[in-house]
Amino acid sequence: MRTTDYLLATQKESPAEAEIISHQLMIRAGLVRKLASGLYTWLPSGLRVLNKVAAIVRDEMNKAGAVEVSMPVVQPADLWQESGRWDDYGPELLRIKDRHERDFVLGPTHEEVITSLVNNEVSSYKQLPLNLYQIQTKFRDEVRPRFGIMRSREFIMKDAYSFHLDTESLETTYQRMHKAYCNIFDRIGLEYRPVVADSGSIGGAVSHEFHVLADSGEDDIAFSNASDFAANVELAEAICTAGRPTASSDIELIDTPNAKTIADVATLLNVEATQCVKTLFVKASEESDDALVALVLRGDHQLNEIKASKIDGIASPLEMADEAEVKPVTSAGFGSLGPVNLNCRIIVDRSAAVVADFICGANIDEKHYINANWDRDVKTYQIEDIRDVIAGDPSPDGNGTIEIRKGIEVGHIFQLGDKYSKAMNCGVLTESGKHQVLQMGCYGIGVSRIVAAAIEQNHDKYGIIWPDTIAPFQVAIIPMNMHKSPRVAEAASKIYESLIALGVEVLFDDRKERPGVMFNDMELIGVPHSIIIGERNMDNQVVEYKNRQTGDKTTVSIDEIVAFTVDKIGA
RNA sequence: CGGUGAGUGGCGCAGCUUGGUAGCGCACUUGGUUUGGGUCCAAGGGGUCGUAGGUUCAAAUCCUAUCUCACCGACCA
Repeated sequence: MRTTDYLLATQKESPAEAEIISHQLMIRAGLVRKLASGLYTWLPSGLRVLNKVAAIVRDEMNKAGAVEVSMPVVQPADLWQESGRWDDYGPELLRIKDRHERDFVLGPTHEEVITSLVNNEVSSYKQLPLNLYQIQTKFRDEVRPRFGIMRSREFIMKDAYSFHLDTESLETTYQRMHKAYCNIFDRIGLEYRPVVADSGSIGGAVSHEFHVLADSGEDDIAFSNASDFAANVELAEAICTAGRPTASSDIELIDTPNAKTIADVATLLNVEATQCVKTLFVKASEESDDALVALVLRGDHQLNEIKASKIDGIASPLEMADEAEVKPVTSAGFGSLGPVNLNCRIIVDRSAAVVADFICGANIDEKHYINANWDRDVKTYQIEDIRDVIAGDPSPDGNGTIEIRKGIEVGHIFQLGDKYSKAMNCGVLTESGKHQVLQMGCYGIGVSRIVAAAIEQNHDKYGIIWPDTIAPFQVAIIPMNMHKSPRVAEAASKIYESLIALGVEVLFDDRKERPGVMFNDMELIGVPHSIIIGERNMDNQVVEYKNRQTGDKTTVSIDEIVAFTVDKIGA
């Protein structure tokens, strides 16, 4: 491709709204343009990358025994009513009407369509297991699209759905897909982790997320420094191996004027936050006799809302009580609450339960207790795991300690079980002639999100550094002042034609631009290999090869540069 | 949906307080200059100042309504 025939669309400046580096670089490098909130046009370079990612995904899916189909973006509402998600999915599901006033949705996912399809096409156990996938546009009407292509409303997703007679077969395919996902991210060259995950609203028992590690990620991933344990912080178990020391002092009521937060109290009393406990009040579930439940955590720990909401008697999703609701129970306001003399159900985090002689609110405004102790000063309480794990915690698998890193979720696989097949009565006849509801698995990859995630992980101050496998072009030819030097023009054209003939993807910068402009553009776009051709090297019949990733430069003779470059691409 | 902020040429912004008929940088066009890391000079094209209404002799500027967008939060693959 010659740049004069191409739409390079590079920019010096990025829009003010682009907050994260991948978004800025995708605009500046001419990969995408925003049309409206959460809606993006893919420019030629961006589309090339997107297609390469899709091709790798497709190849690995095929190798893993999945079969490609393509389902409509627009889906009839009755399918969604049948599965129950017409009511459950909420405003993220974009609903539209056709000219006959019939309801449709823009598909955010395709469980309903695929289940309907399989129900119609598969009627015997002999046809199972079956794994169908597609790579296609999804639409989710996100409350707040952000980070460019990372969380957009319209995006490209690979979604696969497998169907099985029993859970053993589901497990086998699940493991096969797990491996295929690892192959995909390995091939693309990303640093990633498969992590144990909460299956959330999609349902099912077993679930793994695949995260690309990047500081701009929206999820916290906990993993062991000594084993392959990795889990989303949402559900990573917080282990407490320590025992509780015996109480050493009598409980004492002290004045703590204007000390509202744990940090205030710790500073005032000159102690560590770990010696304090904090008490939060959440609403009890409707069937519970209580109105509120007190949750007690060590001062330096954070409440894990997902863990808390799973405890019997607590409202799910979790609802924090406001000050007006707390006052009648405690007779004190926020900032002075604690478990001592509290007439309310108390749930204590494992780590808070092993603190002795702790500091807590006294349920009297402006006062705290010091040297409070469990059992002695608080008789009735229940111990649960209700906090987020933090760096340094012991790993739940018993090996090593926890580290926390940010991750971008690029894949998620689920063992769905019969949630959809049961709702939509999707089954086959078994060997004995009985109708049996199928087991399902579903497996998603955010194809467009991978493009952004790859940039988050691979860039420098000059621009993008694409892994070879997904770069928009493999090689850039940068001729210096070609329009003034027939020798340079001839050498550049010759090298270009030779590489093209070998099937190499080359971007030949034939613009009448100064060298600096071309260098900067090619580095911004992130082409992995460059060939620099200048008049000063013509007398020796050599050109320069430059590697974007390492920055290494090598002088190579014109006769050998094509073979040299092809070798570099292969390496 | 709550909080905050912003809408002025393709992008980044100034002008608004104190109304007087729109400007700067980048990008674009033309000519020249320069040519191994975003040269420099000159000339030029492009904007009903988000939209609607109001005040006024006069509105980008003041008032009202409305729309859109971004960031934080909530929510959510």
